Parts: sequence; C-alpha cells; structure tokens
Amino acid sequence: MSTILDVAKLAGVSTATVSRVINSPETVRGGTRKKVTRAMKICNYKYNALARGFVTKQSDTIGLIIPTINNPVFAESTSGVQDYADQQKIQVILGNTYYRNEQEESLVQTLREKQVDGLIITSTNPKGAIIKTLTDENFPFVLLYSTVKKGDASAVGIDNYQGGYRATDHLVKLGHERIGMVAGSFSISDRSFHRWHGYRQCIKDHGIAYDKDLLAQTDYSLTGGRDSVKKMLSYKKPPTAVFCSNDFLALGAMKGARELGLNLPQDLSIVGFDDIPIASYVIPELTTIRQPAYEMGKLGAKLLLQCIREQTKPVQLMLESSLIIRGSTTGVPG
Amino acid sequence: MSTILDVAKLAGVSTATVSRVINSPETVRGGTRKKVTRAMKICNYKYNALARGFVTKQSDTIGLIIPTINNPVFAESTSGVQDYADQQKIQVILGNTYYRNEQEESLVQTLREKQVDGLIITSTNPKGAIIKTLTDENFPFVLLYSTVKKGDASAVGIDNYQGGYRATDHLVKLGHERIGMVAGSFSISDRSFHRWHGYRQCIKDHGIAYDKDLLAQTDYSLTGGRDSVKKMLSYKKPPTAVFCSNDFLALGAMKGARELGLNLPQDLSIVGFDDIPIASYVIPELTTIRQPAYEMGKLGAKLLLQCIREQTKPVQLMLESSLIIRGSTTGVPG
DNA sequence: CTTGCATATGTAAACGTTTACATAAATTGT
DNA sequence: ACAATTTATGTAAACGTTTACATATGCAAG
Repeated sequence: MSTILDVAKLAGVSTATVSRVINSPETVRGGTRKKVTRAMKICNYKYNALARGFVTKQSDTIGLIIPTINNPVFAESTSGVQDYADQQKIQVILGNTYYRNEQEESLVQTLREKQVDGLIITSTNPKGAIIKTLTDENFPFVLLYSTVKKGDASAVGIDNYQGGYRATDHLVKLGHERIGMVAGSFSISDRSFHRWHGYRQCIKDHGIAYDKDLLAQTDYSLTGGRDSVKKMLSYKKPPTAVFCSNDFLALGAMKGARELGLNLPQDLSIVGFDDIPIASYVIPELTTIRQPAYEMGKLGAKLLLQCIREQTKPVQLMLESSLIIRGSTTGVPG
Repeated sequence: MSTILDVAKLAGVSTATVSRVINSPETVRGGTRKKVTRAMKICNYKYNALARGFVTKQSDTIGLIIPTINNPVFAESTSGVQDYADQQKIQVILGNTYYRNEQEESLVQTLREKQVDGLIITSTNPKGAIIKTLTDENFPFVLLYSTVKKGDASAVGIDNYQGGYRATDHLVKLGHERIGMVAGSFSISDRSFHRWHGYRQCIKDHGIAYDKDLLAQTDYSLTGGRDSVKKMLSYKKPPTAVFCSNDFLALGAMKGARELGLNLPQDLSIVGFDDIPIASYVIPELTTIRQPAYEMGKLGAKLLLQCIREQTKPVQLMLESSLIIRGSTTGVPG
C-alpha cells in the first residue's frame, strides 16, 4: 500500500503538501494540487484514517452500547444514532450487552482502548460503577433510554413513570380493576421499574388494591410475555387487563391469551410500551405507549458530538412519550 | 493519559518489557512483571489499541454493511456476526445502506480508510463495481444473504430460487391458481428476483398461466406490503393467495387484506419469507420460508476471520432454508 | 569458579499521518 | 524594479505502540 510519502515523492512535493491537499485543498495552489492528485491516482493511494487518528488523537468513531439489536426499539434508536453519525462522518461501533453488566463493562473498556471519541450507552445499571468511572474520568458519553432527570451525566430518555401511569390510567378509565403488569426484570432494567412505579401509583390513586400476584417479572421476550400472562390468567381471579412493559411482552401476551381461548380484546385488554412498527399491524392493533426511539438516538448522537467537540456541560433531555390508543384495549366485560 | 513509556520509567524497565507484560506476560520474570503491573495501576495506564493497530497493521475491527438494521432478519444476522466477533475479540462497525448503492460504496471506502481488517456485506448489487474492486484488490470480505453459488468472492446465503419455488409450490398444492407475488424491488435486491424466479418456474411447472399483473414490486416495508396487496385485491380477478418476498411485506399484506374486509386465511392465503420472530406470534401465524439468519451471520464472521488470518480461498456456502407451514395458508375456498 | 546456554531485558527503528515553524515564492503597491 | 506583505510549500518532530536484534542476566554442568 502506498503512503503519503510515496505520493509526495512522485509528485515532487513534501508530505505536508500532500496532507494539505487531502485536508484543506484550498490552501494549495492549483498546479501543485493537480500534480498531487495525479500522483495519488497513479499509485492508487488509499488514505489511512487510523494513522490520522493516532496523531490527532481522535478516531472519528463512537461506540454504541445497547442491550440487544434484536429488539426493534433499540434497532430504531440505533438507526437514529447511525444516521446522525453518518451525516457527521463518524463511524459507529455497535455492541450488545444482552442485559449483562459484565458485558457492558468489558465493552466500555474495549471501546475505550479502541480510542472511540465517545460512547452512547443504554445502560443496564446507570447508577453503577461503570458509569461513575466514565464520569470521574471525564470521558464523553451519553445515556440513552435514561431514567434520570438530572445528574452529571448527559442523558436522553422519557418519563417512564409517566408512561406507566398513563398506560394504567387508560385501563382504569375503561373500567378495569384487576390489572396485571408484565414487566421486564427490575434487576436488569430500571426503566421497567419506573414503569411499574407509575402503574402502582395509578391504581393506588384510583383506590384499587395492589395485588403482588398481578406483577410478573420476566425477560423482555415474546415467550416471556406469553408465559407470564398464561400464568396470571390461570389464577382464580385473573386480570381483565394487563400492562406490559414493552411491545414484545405485549405481543407475547396476546398470543398467550389466545392460546387459552380468550377473545381479544373483549376478554383481556392489553397495553404495550414502545410502539414498535409491527404494533399497528397486528390484530387487534396494539394500544401502547409510544416513545420516539429514532429521535432519541439522533439526539443522543448529537449531544455526544457536542460534548466531544465543545466540552459542553451535561444535560438531561426528557422526550415526550404518548399513549396510542388502538384496538387491543376495551371496556371491562359485563 | 499515560503511555507505555511512563509506565516503563516508573517501573524502571524498558518499553519493550511493558509491551511484553501486556502481550505475553509469560515471557517476563515474575518480579519485573509485578513491578510493571504495579506501575500501570499507579499511573492508571490505559492501553491504546489504536496505536497498536497502527504499527501491527491490523485493527481487530471489521465492518458490517447491511441494508437496514430495522429489518429483524438483518438484526438477527447482525447478532450472529457480533457474537462471533466478540468471542474473537474483534469489534464491529455497522453501516446501513438503506438499499442505496452509493451509500454502500461510500461505506466501503470509509471503512477501508478506517483500516478494518475485513468486511461483511449484504450487498445491493453483488455483481457490481464495488464488489469487483474489493476482489481485484484482494481485500478480505464476505457476502451475506448472497445469491451466488460460485465465484471468487466468499459468500454465504440460501437458495432463494428454491425458497420461492417451495413457497409457491405450497400454495399450488393447496389448490390455489391465482397466486400473486409481492416482491421487493428487483433493482434493489437480487434475492427478491431469485425468489420471483422460483415462483414463476413453479407456477409454470404446474401449468398455471403467468399474469404479470399479479406481480408487485415495492419497497421492503409493512406499508409496501399493505398497499400492494390492496391494489392486487381490487382487480376483477383477484388472487386467492400471495407470496411475499419477506415477512414485513407479508405482515403488511395481512393488514391490507383485512382492511378490505377479508377473512384470513380463508379469503387469502399468505406466505412470507425470513421467519422473523414475530411471524409465529401474529394471528393467523405466518407461513413462511425460514432462513437461518443468526447462523448466517455467525458463519459469515467465521469465514471472514479465516480469510483474514489464513488467506483462505473463497468459498460459497449455501445454507438450508425451509418452509414453515402455519396458519396463514389454507385451501382455496369453495 | 568458569564456561556455555537459555532466558530475560534493553535499544532503537518503524508504522503513516499532522502540524508548528521556517523558508520560499508570488503578489501588491510604489 | 524593489520592498513589504501575503500566500504557498518544506522540514522535522511527534503520536504510542511493536519487534528484530543486541545485550545482559541467571543457571547448570564441569
């Protein structure tokens, strides 16, 4: 592979000049520029961005750490991050934690060794040591799907408590009193925990007694949703509605309910969370809390680059989520 | 940030020794090793993998280029790639082309400048100039979701023709004679084209006349599927079954049909392609051609690393796909 | 104790850029 | 045509590792 030096020799100029035609062509006279570009063609010169990163100490690369790319909501925000990064000529290294903290830790370390300029993290434990170290060492990063409203880490997220409250409120208003919740494991995601808080507060506010049997914690999967709901429906006093802390769980719940012979939504109302694209394409269409995943990713990337380039102060952005009422929820029977 | 040199000074050894305790600790005596690790702690030494990559000329990074991470089937193979890479201590830079050839080209270039060790590409145009250049310059890469059975590029894929044939055959065997196809645009994906070939050959083999009005080409999306099928169903002689060239299209078709008041599957049988996770969670459950996306990704990554490390000859791997019969297909009415 | 050998450590160049600074060349005004 | 100024180009060091090679150290056998 040929280097800048080869090009320089061939063109009869110095390496500095070649570097200049690459990075600021307007500063080199037309004639020389032509000589140089011609020389580059001739020796099929390929720029080495790694070498550049090495000297300038910026790699023009950021790391994106998410639980799993297989959840459409994370895929969506990943697109947002990538699109913004692409526009800014930045590359994105993607890593999945599968909700495992050690994996998150090792990813952070590896990516930092790779000299990424910053990190966007959907953390499994935003209050934990990993994030704290990052903050202490003043490494640029932003939290995505964050639950924090303030602090010394930049973050973008939605109000999960509010989301949970709204979802539950919708069910209560429809007349439901036995409302179950199928949540992602709290130990794995504080988002789920906040959503549950909203749920709990809402039923309390409406004078409905809390029944801990109506809370299931499971992994964020279709099967998790299905199995949890089936168990719940087997109780002597089954719920007439369930709030699921993401759409996968909700879709799974739909299936579980049907496998038990229920009609939807008459026999069971279901609310999801996220509003993944497929949510409006199933029957009944899924009532859900929409969160602006793509925008979140885009904004997160924007914030990170700001933080990298201008050393901005940490900010926490709370985006609006909204209840999308579709066909999967209806009044309580009878 | 401290460097190897700082550590070396502090420990009273040479940089070479420090480098050795990092890369091959067994070659340095216990005492020195301890001095060094202690010094590393003290100055909070952080390894610089970029600098390493610069000198060793390998970045331990590969690029993964896909049409869009928002299609679950690509998300699935991406997981496969990442899991294998992770296991091999390799990072993955992800890029979306959104089925645009120029985007593919610019991604390939940028990633090569970033000195990725190799590329995994789900190409929009595997016979085009981009791939040819890569081959000519002997750059390590493997094609994913490839349609090619042989050639001088490594590739892994399935037999899309066979998939299309099987899907159609299933419908024919059920008694359908007016079978539509909702395909992804041929100009954008030769996979879709191969699937259509299978479809065409199959109906021919069964003596069914080909009706070009029963072919829709659209973008690979839920709305694309919905709109195409609605148009088709508005014909004087509408199809009684449709084969969709991916599951998103099929799910969209389901919705479209229902919006027209049809009952599924009685009024319209639908076959998809991919078997994305949600396919078995909708009602009716989607009959589809399953392709082993995760395995494909994993295998692609494995192949690529082999190619990088051992300069292996190009190989083409054809994985098995299979027809998964579920509830979305049934006999022709009457 | 030596000698010889194996093993551990040190030396210094190399990797391909960028960039501060120095110098040379072109341009302007007189 | 010359000085003064502006603009273009060259020089060389720096970035943080690795690694071939040279040297030093430890150890075993005589």
